[in-house]
Amino acid sequence: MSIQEQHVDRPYTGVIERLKNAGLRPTRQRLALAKLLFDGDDRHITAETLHAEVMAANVRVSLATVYNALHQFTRSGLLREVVVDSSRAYFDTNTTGHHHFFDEDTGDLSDIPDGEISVSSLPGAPIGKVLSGVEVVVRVRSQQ
Amino acid sequence: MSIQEQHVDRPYTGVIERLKNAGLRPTRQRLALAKLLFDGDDRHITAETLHAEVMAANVRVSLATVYNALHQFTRSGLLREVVVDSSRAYFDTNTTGHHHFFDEDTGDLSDIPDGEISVSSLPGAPIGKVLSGVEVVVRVRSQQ
DNA sequence: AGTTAGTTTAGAGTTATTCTAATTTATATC
DNA sequence: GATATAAATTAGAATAACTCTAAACTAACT
Ligand SMILES: [Mn+2]
Ligand SMILES: [Mn+2]
Ligand SMILES: [Zn+2]
Ligand SMILES: [Zn+2]
Repeated sequence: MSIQEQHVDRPYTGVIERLKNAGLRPTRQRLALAKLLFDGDDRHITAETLHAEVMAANVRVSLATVYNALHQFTRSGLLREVVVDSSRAYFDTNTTGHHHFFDEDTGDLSDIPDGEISVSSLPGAPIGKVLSGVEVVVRVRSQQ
Repeated sequence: MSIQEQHVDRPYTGVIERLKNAGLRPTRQRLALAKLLFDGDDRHITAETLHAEVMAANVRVSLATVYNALHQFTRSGLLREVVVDSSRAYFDTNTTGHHHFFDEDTGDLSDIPDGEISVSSLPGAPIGKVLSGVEVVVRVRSQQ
């Protein structure tokens, strides 16, 4: 059975397992959200964009639930938050270490291809503190 | 005349010049804010912390004016915005390129000493876009 | 001193997000 | 399969960080 057939026959199995492993009940809402997030290429989303998508897919999910799910998914390591804008939160389905371009005009967040950037000689955390992440954001603007 | 005497005799002269050069009238409010910001070591502030400070210095300045000033100062290159938190804006009096530690527990922002970090092989901006800044944020947490 | 453009401000408005408490649902147990 | 219960969802209110508006004030020029 090919991967495609698997998707057609049991479209939710992968996502159900993923949620159960994270200790989250596979509810109708979480399944729809997880399918949009994890069934395909990695993506960068905000609560509003994900809410719009799930509504467009004809699944009624409240915005509160979208926020709840984003935080739960992040807490269980299925998502990672990327801070690039002081007025809204972005989430990334790629939780491995990588860095970002952020277009300040359009709000587009995109990955910097691996190898095209590297941070060298990381400093140790200040005394009494422990390292929790390193983020490089390359800010760009559309046009000149 | 020593630098200290200059400060005692004409405490605002430096800051007045700075504002005039930026095309901003040296009002009572902007002078008080600029003195707190630029008269001493470089610092990282938010609108709320700066407002609290200026009030503590017994200068009545509205929060709206603090926001206005922060943006005007940023636009004229006296300040730089540092994005580390998706719910509030931080400003830095050090406008030269340098990177930051951000304590996610306390909200403390501090500089990574120059030389302790370096970003190599910067990627070119995607086509149609122009580079506007590179920020490295090393996130830390208090304790374990 | 008079004029005016720039500045400040109170308070209302906005936006992203969180909270609350009532309803609904997934799952374990009978 | 029905029942119990903890977990999840939700509408709507609340919050927090700003931003806007339009009236009052002031710096700076004449
Ligand atoms: Mn994936
Ligand atoms: Mn300084
Ligand atoms: Zn990414
Ligand atoms: Zn700094």
